Amino acid sequence: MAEVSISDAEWQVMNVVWDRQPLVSQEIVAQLADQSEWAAATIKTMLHRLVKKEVLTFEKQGNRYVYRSRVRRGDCVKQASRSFLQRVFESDPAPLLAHFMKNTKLSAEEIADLRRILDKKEAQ
Amino acid sequence: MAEVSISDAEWQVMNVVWDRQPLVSQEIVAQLADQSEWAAATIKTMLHRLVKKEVLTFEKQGNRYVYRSRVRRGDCVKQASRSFLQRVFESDPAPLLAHFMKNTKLSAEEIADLRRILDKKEAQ
DNA sequence: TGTAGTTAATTACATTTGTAATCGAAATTA
DNA sequence: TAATTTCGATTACAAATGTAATTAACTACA
Repeated sequence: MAEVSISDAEWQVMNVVWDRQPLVSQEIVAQLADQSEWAAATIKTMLHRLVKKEVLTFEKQGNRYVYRSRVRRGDCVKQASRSFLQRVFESDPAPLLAHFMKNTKLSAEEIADLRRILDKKEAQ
Repeated sequence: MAEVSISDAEWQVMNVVWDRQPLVSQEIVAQLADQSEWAAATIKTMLHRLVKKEVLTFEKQGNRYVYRSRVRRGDCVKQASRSFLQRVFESDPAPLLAHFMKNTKLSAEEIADLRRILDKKEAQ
């Protein structure tokens, strides 16, 4: 839980890792190929930095590394969300929620789910 | 609308400006005094950079500057929100909404308002 | 076993960011 | 008018970030 700071570009890498870990770097590179224009070397650098930051670990498997996250996605999401709420919405969650409700597409089921969350929330 | 990039620290300054502009730098410094430990010089630097980025303008008033934003808060909020949604929630808004609903405090009225927004959204 | 390819490690380098200190000009005060 | 205070402008500087290239080590094929 030590305050990790994951940069913008690093988030893209981490999302791939969290989605399908464990992964070797070529797989990570492959996954990112369509989302970005990064050279493989660039992605390697980020993997390195993420290891240094103790966000990732690796195991050697022959001459290649198999990467795994050391921090839970949920924890990082929570931290980034708190910081975003503070920065952009001055810690006031209701306008944030209103903003995203108004400015994004939601399916009928998603809306229903969200309503249920609100119900539950209110019940307390 | 030229893609502005406002850093973390700069957002704190901009929030003060948006909340009460026009303001002279001492007022901005004063407002930030309780929220931060920044030296006045630090805040001046940020004002400078924000002017350079064309996020702020100023008018001379004697030997002091009166600052005003050149970009709408709403536009910046929208941009930052989109980028946050992409980065942390991989562009999937429903989990973002669920996350903030579950992890923040909301008053009964706020919950009611949000429900109304959902109703309206569904109606379309 | 020498050589080519692949992988990770190291080095590079400009830009942005956080965080000021200092300098010079203007204004205020003594 | 001289000294002091107050502003903004300029300069500083390390760390983080984006974006690689280069090198060294290892592996696999010839």
